[in-house]
Amino acid sequence: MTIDQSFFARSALEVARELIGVELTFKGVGGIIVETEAYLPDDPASHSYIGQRPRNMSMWAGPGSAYVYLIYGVHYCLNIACLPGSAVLIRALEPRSGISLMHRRRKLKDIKMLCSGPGKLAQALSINRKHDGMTIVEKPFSVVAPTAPHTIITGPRIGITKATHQPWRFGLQDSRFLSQKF
DNA sequence: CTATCGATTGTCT
DNA sequence: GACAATCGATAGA
Repeated sequence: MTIDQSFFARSALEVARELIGVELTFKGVGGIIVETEAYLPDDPASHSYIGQRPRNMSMWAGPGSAYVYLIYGVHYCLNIACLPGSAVLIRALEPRSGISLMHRRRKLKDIKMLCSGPGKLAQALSINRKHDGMTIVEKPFSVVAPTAPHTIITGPRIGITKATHQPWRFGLQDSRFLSQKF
C-alpha cells in the first residue's frame, strides 16, 4: 500500500534497506527501487556533514522531503530525507510505468539504460532542482510498498572519496537494473 | 570485460 | 581555483 511520512522518520540506514522493492513514480513515470545508499548525520561522505546550507537544507526539511542536487554540473540526483541531516540516495529503478516517455527523455533504446544510475533515473523521471524540497509521499510523487518478498544485498557506497568502507549501499539481488555490480 | 577521459556548473576555499 | 553521491564515448585486452 501507499507509504506515509512516518516510514521515513527513522534512520536512513533502515529506510534505505526497506526502500528496496518499493515502487516510486513521479507524474506516473517510474518503477521499482532496486538500489539505494544511506547518508547519515556525522557521515563525512554526506552532504549534511558541513552543516545546513541553502543547497542541502532539504536534508533537514522533514521525513519524506526530496533532496535534489546537481552533480558534476551535469546530472541531478534524487534523495529522500529521513531523520534530520540524513537521506537515502535513490540509485536505480526497474522501469515499470511510462517506459516510452523514459525512452524519449533518455534517447536510448536499451531498457537497462533508462534508470540504472542516479543521474539516469532523474533524467528519465524528469526530476531537477525545481523539485527539491517537495514531499515524496504526495502527488505528483507516489511511493507504494512491495507486495512480493525479495532478497536484499549490501556493499560499499559508490563514487565517494570519504567513508568508503561503510556497507551502506543496498540492492535487489539478481536485478538487471543495478547501476553496477555489488 | 576494464580503464580512461571530457563535459559542465554550483559551491566552497 | 578545485572539486563533486555521474554518464557516455572510446580504446584496448
